[in-house]
Amino acid sequence: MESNEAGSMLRDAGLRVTAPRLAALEALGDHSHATVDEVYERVATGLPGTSLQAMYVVLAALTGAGLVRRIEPAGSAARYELRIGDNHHHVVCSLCGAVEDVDCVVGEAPCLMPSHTSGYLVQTAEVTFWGLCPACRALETGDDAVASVPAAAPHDQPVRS
Amino acid sequence: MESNEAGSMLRDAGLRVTAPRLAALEALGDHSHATVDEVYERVATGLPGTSLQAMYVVLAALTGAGLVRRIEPAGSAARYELRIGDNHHHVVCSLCGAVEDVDCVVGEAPCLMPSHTSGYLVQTAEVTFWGLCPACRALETGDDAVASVPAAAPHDQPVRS
DNA sequence: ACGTCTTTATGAATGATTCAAAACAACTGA
DNA sequence: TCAGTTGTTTTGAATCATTCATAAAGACGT
Repeated sequence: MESNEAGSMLRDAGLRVTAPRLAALEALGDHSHATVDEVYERVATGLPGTSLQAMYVVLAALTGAGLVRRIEPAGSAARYELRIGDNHHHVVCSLCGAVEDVDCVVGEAPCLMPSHTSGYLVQTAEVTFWGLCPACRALETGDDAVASVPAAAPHDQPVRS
Repeated sequence: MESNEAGSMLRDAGLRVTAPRLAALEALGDHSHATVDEVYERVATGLPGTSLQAMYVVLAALTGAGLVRRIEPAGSAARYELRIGDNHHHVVCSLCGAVEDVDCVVGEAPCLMPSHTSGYLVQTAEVTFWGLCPACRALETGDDAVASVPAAAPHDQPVRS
């Protein structure tokens, strides 16, 4: 028996092993940070008869079971990824919306302990970096037209807070 | 002439001074982290005939001009705040969605310089802390029922990355 | 193989946000 | 002060991502 990893991942998480779920996991393995729609399209090629709504349900189940992480960058649809439990953050391009992993962070990361939390019991921290992806950078410098920012999400917070 | 601060803020930003804009700024001054809908309701009381869509336009203009910051916590509608340019982050309650400011961060914040950025030109960093607000904390401990989490957004990233 | 309970398929509904065109009002110069 | 120009708001409808409801299908334990 080969490539049964995904199957046991599901079983271990208390979920039944179904074709749509296996396909979704595989799709995310190939193409991380995919939107529901992207996962659906990939799954649908090898598994006709699948519906977009099914993918919503599947991904919600996988997320709930902790097999998949859901990120939701401002101004874009939700995206899913397989890498979980390894403390990484994201860079997203403010022009095209591309997302990459960032293997954060140096040492103890004192700045991720907020100074005072207004009585909140802080459980998790989420860091998103915004900037220009290599492709969009090239465009900006190539045609040095002042490239009006095509609206992704407003950011006014300088790096290194 | 008094209380013309907002007026000159607008003018200085190259925007015309209009009643809806002044009202929106005032509403945000009273109640930060408000959704478009909340701003609209507050504005509508003193300025009947205002429409929700107008608030969308107004807030977009203010955001574009840098007078207002838009935040978009996963799982909730966009929220707006007046505090800008002062490098602060947010704690949001994963149960009720309440948002508070966090006057981050200690010193140089080395962790907000990602180790390698895959060629991205990083411009801004955004930090969101997730946890339980005082009220929801009380509920959790009060009735020690295992309080099923009412779904706000999935988080699996431990604090101090 | 059987029955039960989870999961998927299908279709419709909701909520937040945006678009388009026409009415309106703020600033400019006369 | 007045009219023109142009930026804003109004109104109504459309779009997108996501969720809900019901019934059919499938996975797993016996």
